[in-house]
Amino acid sequence: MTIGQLARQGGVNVETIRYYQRRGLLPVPPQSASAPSEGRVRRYDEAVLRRLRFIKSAQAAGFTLTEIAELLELDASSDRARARELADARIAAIEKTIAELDVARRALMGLSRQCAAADTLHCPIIAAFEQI
Amino acid sequence: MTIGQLARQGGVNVETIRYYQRRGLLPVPPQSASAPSEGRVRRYDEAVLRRLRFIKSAQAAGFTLTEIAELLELDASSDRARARELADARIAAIEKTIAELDVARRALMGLSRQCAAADTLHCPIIAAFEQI
DNA sequence: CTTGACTCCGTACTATGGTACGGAGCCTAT
DNA sequence: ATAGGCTCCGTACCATAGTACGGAGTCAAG
Repeated sequence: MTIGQLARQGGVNVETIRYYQRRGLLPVPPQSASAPSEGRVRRYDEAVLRRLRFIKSAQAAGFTLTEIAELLELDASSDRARARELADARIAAIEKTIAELDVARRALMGLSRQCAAADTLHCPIIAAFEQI
Repeated sequence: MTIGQLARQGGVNVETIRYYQRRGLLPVPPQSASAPSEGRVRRYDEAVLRRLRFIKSAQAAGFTLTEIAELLELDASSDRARARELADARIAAIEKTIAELDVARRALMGLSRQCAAADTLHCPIIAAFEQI
């Protein structure tokens, strides 16, 4: 597939793919193909799409692009210890984030409830976060 | 208290406070005080510290500084509907984020388990995210 | 009354993760 | 064979959230 098709399949911008290529996260396939008619345009296969989707998932998990680059290298290597180290560190970070978000959620729910009550003059927004 | 003391109490950098002042998130108190000896240095009170802590909490809840500026204005006003709107939107976003993080957490736990198993050649990192 | 720490302020720079632009060349359908 | 889209590539620009710097002034303690 072409870069535009890859971008659409992956749900990203063409420019984003180029950016990932510049950062070494995605390969830059050769322009010269076996058939002579496929001259100057780079073609991408399913493996690249999977890689792109992985990047998006890892990003959603909170990894930075720099960390994702390392993960992609590790995927090809056999450094199980390092891979586990990164995974465990991220799991701990995710659990911490979830806990923090849950506290924030509770505060906001209290705020929303206050705002819904017709008898309050206004919502004490700053006060709603006081216990965090 | 001085800006340095405020920064330490709030767990931020002095420069961050100045940045928040430039963005209108924190007040810039007058330099001229009642006593003549307190000439040219700005002094901050507990209310500013609470405001600073609120900013940090709201940030942890995923609000941007622009949204936080609006929240701070709303706190002083009586626009309960708008405040509730912002709170509810953020609650929904937080719940979505938590759900995504939980999926990522599961994927990473699977990866970590694989890496711990002595019988696998290497951890299939990309594959671990395949279902996300 | 000086020394060292702190404050003030403007401006510039940083990192992260992209997005936009523009001229060239290529590709496909009519 | 030509018009319109795409692609290629480098370079520049963007938003967000700060951090750094440097010179001048101020403050408190010895």
